[in-house]
Amino acid sequence: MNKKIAGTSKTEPTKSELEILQVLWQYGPSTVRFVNDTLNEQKRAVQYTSTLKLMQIMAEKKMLKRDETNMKHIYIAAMEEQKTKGFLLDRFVDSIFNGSASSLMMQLLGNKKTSAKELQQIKDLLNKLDKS
Amino acid sequence: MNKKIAGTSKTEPTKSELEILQVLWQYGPSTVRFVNDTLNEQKRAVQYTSTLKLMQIMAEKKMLKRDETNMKHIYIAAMEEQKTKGFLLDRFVDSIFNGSASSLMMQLLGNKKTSAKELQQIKDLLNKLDKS
DNA sequence: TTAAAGGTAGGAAATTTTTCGTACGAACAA
DNA sequence: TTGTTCGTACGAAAAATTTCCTACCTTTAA
Repeated sequence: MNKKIAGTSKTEPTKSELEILQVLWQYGPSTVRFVNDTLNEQKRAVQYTSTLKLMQIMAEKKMLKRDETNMKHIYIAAMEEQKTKGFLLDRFVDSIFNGSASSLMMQLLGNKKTSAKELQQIKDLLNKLDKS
Repeated sequence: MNKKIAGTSKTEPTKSELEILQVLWQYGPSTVRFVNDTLNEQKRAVQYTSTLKLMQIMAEKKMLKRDETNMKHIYIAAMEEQKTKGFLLDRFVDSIFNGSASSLMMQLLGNKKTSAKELQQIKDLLNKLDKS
């Protein structure tokens, strides 16, 4: 299954694909070389041709756009950061927390790794929301 | 990689493994038959032996415990729901939102699928937290 | 006592995802 | 001009995950 039907692609990035998207979202249109270097710095050892191949596949799937006018192709994320993250978050909440955002919050609040500063930011956020 | 070293298992359930864990968390110790039926009702078509096999693998990995005293083996989730969900949430926040819980919140709040009721619950939650 | 139903075990196959070797062309420096 | 470097393309292998076939045992109903 999951053959792509024109315009219906579910755009579910795999773990590795997501890593690449993150780089492109963070730094904007980039060459394979740049993405690969960044991954190796920030994430893990990976061969240039592996990154290249994956990005080619992603371009085929229309997850990335590619500017081929120069020899060094430039890749651009075709999936919007906000929409994609929203989609992933949705699926995450659905599959782990039965669709309940407040359950997620509970978990987040009971989590040591969520710093006091983060919590304050969240409260501020909600307060701002109240006013509007 | 990812050979399990005693006591160091990263306990990263795969997608299918997570589905099974959810059933066991929700309904408690169960037979394969029950888990499989539940998956077929709630999730998707899947063959009995597929579920069986996966649960056997999970038992090997120590994700599940198994009571073999009767012919119908009873499987028990060996991973605590809260801890596991917390771990998964951590990884999710790290990989998608650069570790920022408030970014996640922003996304959540801007999300149509998060109902007003959910938002209210979240606010209540934070208020309660303020008082303590 | 026998056939049917329902259970586990194990291996293999199918799928999906990830990695990388090899070939080959273009650019560039010597 | 020539060789080294840097790029893409392609195919296949490797790894990880998921699915299911087959064998065989136990229980149950007839």
